[in-house]
Amino acid sequence: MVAYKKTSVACSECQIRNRAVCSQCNDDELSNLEKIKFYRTYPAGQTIALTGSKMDFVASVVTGVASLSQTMEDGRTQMVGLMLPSDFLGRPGREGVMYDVVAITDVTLCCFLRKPFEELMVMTPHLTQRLLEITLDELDAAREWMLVLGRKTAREKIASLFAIVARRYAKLHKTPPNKEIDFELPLTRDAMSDYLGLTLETVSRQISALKKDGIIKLEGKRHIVVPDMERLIAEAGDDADGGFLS
Amino acid sequence: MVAYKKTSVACSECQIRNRAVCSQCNDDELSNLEKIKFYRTYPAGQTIALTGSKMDFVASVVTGVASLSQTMEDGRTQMVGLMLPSDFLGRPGREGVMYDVVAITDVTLCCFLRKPFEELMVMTPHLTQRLLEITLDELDAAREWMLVLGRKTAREKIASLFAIVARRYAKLHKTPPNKEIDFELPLTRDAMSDYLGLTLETVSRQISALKKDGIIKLEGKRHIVVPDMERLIAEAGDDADGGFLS
DNA sequence: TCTGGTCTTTGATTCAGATCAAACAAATTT
DNA sequence: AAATTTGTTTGATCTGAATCAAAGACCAGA
Repeated sequence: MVAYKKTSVACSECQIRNRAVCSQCNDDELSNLEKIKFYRTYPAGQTIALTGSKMDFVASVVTGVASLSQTMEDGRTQMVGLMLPSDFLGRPGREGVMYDVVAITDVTLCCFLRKPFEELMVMTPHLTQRLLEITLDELDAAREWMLVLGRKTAREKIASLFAIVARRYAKLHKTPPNKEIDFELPLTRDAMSDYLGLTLETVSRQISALKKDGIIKLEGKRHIVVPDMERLIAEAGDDADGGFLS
Repeated sequence: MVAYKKTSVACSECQIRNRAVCSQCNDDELSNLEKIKFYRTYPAGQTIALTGSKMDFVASVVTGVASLSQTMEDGRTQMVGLMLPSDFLGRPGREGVMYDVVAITDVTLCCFLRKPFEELMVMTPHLTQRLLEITLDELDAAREWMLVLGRKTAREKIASLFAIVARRYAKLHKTPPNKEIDFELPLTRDAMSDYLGLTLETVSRQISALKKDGIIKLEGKRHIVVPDMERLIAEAGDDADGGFLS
């Protein structure tokens, strides 16, 4: 597997310092983590790990976007997680990988060998506590997505995806509410169809339809402008603000 | 809300002692938990908590089946979790309920007031560690279900549901592999449709079809016999044993 | 500037599952 | 025992998204 090592950034200067698995650690705990951490980068499109293989490390996403997906024998695939900066990859206490992990964009990971990390977890409740919070958040996100996959129409699915990405961008850039929001889609039409449980043709058609109806504007293929977030959220079938302001 | 208190069973005799959130606790830790626990029972059909309300306790399911579900404004609903004995309800650190929690069958919960439980968690790493494991397992289950909802056909969805329930029964009763497996479905056709993202008519039709094809036999409406588990799993579109033996 | 590759859009047709509608079965109430 | 309620099955029809098919758009490299 091709992966590049990269000199690590000091934890104290890390972009994801206050959101990642290490965010509740004090200086002592952090320096223990720092001893065992190492960076790896993967180019867009690169496979990070395959279902059934063993992964000898766990990691935080520092930059970029990775996907978790499941594949059936006949090739049908479903993306089950979109991993963004500060999200945690891998499961302490299990070496077998359950999903295909793929770099969607160029990705930088802050990695820890699994064994030393597990030992550190036992001694460091702050780590376990934070990982529990992160996992509970991911579970909520997975369940929210079950509603999307199980009950929403194609148009609502697309609107839901855009709403989620827009929400994350707004949080990152601290955009004031009620203002026009714009963002760069990190996914191809094909990756979106994988995420949404649709075909890429349907994705393309529904995006065109949302554009025609003025819910979104397109600048190029990937840059989305949302003039009115409320309307987008209404199209997604979510109530009022769907946690948008939270 | 109608709920009945019930005298608690001693932890040492509890059926879910070695699977629930308390399973890694030693005797001292257990006696601290025992001080703050209380039982509640809910009759089948009873709502345990509604989305947006506050729940002042967290709990382990001791007996029975409960569901977590999300509802859209127009009434479409999707079940996002089936809570079976030893599963954990509620989220430490958050009082607002995110899903409707409903007793599918009669349910007995082992409850802990949230505040005291959270304080105990800080002092008891075993509790946090076990809760992390439980949550990671639930996340895996949720992601597996995303594949079902997003990519499987109606027939495969039904077969997947039966395979999961059969697997749990087999684990509980320690049925030898390769033997005929039979179990009682805890769900109505309507609840199944909620879980599978289908209509109840489609559920009924696909069950009839599986019966006609000899994949399952029906004894009454709810009792399912699976003559050949391998075939059922193949119908579910899962590979080989899909974790059945794990 | 052409050329091959990747990604995207659009059109025509098909089909799985939803919807609409009715009847049936079993359990509970009167 | 009749009536009501709750859950289930089956049939006829409709429709949203999949599938099949082709053509644009946008590149990076020769």
